[in-house]
Amino acid sequence: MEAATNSQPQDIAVRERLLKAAMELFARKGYAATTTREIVAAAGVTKPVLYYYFRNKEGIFLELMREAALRFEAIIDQSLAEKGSARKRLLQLYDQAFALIVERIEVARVMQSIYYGPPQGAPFVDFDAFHFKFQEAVKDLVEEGIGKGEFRKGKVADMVWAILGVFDVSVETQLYHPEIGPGREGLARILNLIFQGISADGEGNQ
Amino acid sequence: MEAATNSQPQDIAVRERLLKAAMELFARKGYAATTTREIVAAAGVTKPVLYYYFRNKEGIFLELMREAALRFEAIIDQSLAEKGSARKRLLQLYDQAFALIVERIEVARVMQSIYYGPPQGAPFVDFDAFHFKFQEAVKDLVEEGIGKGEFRKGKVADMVWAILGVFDVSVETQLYHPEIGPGREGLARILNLIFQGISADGEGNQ
DNA sequence: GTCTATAGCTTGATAGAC
DNA sequence: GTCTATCAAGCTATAGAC
Repeated sequence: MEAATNSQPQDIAVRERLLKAAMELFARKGYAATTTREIVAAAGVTKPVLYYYFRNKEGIFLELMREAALRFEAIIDQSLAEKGSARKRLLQLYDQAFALIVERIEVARVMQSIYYGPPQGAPFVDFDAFHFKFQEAVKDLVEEGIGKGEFRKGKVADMVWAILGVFDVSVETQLYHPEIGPGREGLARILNLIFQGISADGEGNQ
Repeated sequence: MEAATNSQPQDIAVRERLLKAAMELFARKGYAATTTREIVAAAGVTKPVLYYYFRNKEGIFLELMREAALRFEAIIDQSLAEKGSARKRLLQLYDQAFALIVERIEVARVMQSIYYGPPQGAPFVDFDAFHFKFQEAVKDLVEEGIGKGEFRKGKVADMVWAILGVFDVSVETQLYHPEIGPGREGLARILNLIFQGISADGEGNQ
């Protein structure tokens, strides 16, 4: 790839190469263990280039988080604005959120790593806010489902936990053991299973 | 605490202090970010003392994992050997496993951190083995429940995922937001919810 | 058994030439 | 925009005195 004498495209390519290299390394080794030396080596540039395009190591990290975070929030907002049964909208929310995670699997790994792992000295990103926003969306949909008579009257919080558990286990398995996990179709099946229960008598009595 | 001239108890106390200090620091900052300097400072000794009682930083880490891992395996084995309905045994397995996690919350945080977080250069511990053992135990209990007619005939794997999700979300919330989580009693309620389903018609049809 | 002191290495970041 | 060369700071681990 020979660069033109003074074109922008080459600059953009370098910036993109840095972002991609950083994402792969952060995903595989974590933020703290990834050195700026490794990032520039993987991108095929030298050290000062990184500091030219980004303020520092934190800057390149924050740049990576931004887009994924915005798309995730858009999916939540959309599912709340949607029409249809609560059940259908829950299925759609889960399907689209899961699809985004699969599409951006490396960014998801980095986020999971920071959220559930050690601080790693990474710059603050309010993952709790996304977490709570997602949880609130599920809660709203469950309450609406109860209101419409789709779901039993019961402890809303418990229903929300059960439904969130499905997402958690599906995402974690997708991230760490995709070969054995339920995947996108399985996620829908399992969510339906939460709706219908697994007891033979349909009541779940002791 | 003045030491006797040549007694063993003082040595043991130093060893225990080092283990406790390491556990707290590993839990709060992660393995990689915890320096041997901090460990010895928190234990009130100097650096070479750590290398005297343990081979190195890895040695003190492995010593911490051992006891908790053994107790976790014992709980699984016990629940499989137990008599009673599959439902009752699943509830017991979850209750005891959750109780162990609450009791050893800091060790649990360290394990979660290593398993879901970055490698951190920590010595290898086969967390996948525990994970799979737990999963297999749940699967066995679900299959037995279906055989006994307690549970619907259906996709066993999906039922297992739904049940595992309850544990995942309960443990994660306990670890990171214990104030809002379901806790030990909530875990039992949510598991029962999985058994009975949340649909109003008890069938969960589209 | 426990200390002080330091060797030897890796890190994030930058100065200054081109 | 990109390079070479280098900095100060922080780390694990150990040598050697007591």
